[in-house]
Amino acid sequence: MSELPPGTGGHGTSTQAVADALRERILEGTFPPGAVLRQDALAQALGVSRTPLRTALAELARDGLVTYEVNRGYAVRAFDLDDVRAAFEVRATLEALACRRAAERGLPPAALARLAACVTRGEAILGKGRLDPSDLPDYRRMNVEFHEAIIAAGGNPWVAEFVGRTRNVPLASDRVILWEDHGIILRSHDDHRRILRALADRDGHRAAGLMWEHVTRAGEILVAHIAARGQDVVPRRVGADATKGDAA
Amino acid sequence: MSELPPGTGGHGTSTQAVADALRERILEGTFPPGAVLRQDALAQALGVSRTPLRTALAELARDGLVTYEVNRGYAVRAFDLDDVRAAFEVRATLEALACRRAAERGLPPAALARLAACVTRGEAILGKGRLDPSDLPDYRRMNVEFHEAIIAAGGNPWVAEFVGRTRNVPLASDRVILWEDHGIILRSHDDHRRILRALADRDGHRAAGLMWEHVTRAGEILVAHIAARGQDVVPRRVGADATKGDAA
DNA sequence: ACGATCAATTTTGTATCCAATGTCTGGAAT
DNA sequence: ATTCCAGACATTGGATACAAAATTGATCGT
Repeated sequence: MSELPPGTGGHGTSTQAVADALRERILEGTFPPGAVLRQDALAQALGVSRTPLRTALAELARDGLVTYEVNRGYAVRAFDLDDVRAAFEVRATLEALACRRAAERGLPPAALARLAACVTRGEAILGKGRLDPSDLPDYRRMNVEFHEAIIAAGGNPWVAEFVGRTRNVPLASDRVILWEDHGIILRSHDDHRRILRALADRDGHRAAGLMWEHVTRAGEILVAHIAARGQDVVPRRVGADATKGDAA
Repeated sequence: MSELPPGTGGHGTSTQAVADALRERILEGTFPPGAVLRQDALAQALGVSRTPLRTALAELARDGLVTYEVNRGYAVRAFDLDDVRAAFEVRATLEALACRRAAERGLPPAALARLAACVTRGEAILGKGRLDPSDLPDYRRMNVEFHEAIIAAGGNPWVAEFVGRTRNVPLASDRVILWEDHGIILRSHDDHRRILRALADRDGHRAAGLMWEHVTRAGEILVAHIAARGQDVVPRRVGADATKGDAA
């Protein structure tokens, strides 16, 4: 079916393009959980040979998006609500850690300015009193940037990598809309504001606590949302923006 | 140079065997940090084709043990002391989390018995008043089992995986000997004893605190050890046991 | 009729081969 | 003498072809 877009990824190597395309499709839900990935068929569908496909599959297997059994091939991994809960637990813990460390070392002015800009951007979007659907991609970008900037400021590369991995869980992906209730999103944005202040004050304890609560609550809401819709619901894709792959 | 042992890995597929062999050699220090890994030469040395080697290299790259640049190949990643410090920081945080959760849910009797057995084994080894070098592999196995059992009891698969990853950092690997001072090891074992008690008492706060301190201190000692010997020191390999790969 | 065994087909894993890209060396021009 | 460019070499990335393993189906036996 769907061919591989011509200049996909732009990473130069087609292995990366294939990996990105597959990641996309899995996160998007095109490949349902448990689906076996036939190498020959997939390679033909993507317009490449089996060699890069195989490498890409190995990469996704390491990412935990697909499972692998020798001589039995690859299959899309199925995630359940417990996996999502666990992912958010780890994420809350690690982001809180990053927050604490960032606050303790003190953020460079440039980083503070970046965070402040994020908050301002969010204010502009939310100021309308309602979150316009067309603003949603922008808001999500801002949100991701805010979190990534803090993680980067935390200075622990492992945190960045592991948090990035938890974002690759299909159901827990950032691309899921859960911001329908304006009250929730307002509170979330207020969290950002307070986190920024705690960081500026170099109050590690407070910053960590706020971030932990912030992420934990987001997870709770997401889990409730998924549970309400039924287990087999697949997240809808929203924007056309690609995830930034490796967190800086 | 060194051929691939005949039935290596036993995983059936030679890709896994190659991956394990390379991982081993990198952690062992045979391939110094920064060394470029020529595919053709390596494949010939290991007695396999370039195809499985490339797959294995891709896997190691996702593991973070080697770096990769398109059209420029793979190279052994260089870790510095900051990486080790960061790894232990994450590990302490995550293992503390696992400890808290394990204590809160309450461990099944079987798990408690396993942990108690570990403590008893340690007592037997340490009872001699000195750590016999011949007992060291046993002690290390016990230590690994103790930590892994708790992580498993924590019930968060992500924690298990991420902690396992931090163990793949060459300098921070478990295989490094740092238990030369008997006082240190005695204290470490006492930590185990107290952690077990806190778990049995379902005191999550205490268990987490103990574990955090336990791991953090181990990291400090290791870092000091490495720093004292100079940056370019490569960890010596100790036993002949393979790391258990994926943590349960 | 049900089960087991065997064979054929499908699918994965590996090796070899070709193309594309990066690097290095040598020379020429400034 | 130094720097820049060009061509050859080496190394990586991808594709095709081949072998081994597994799953499926059918057939034979009980």
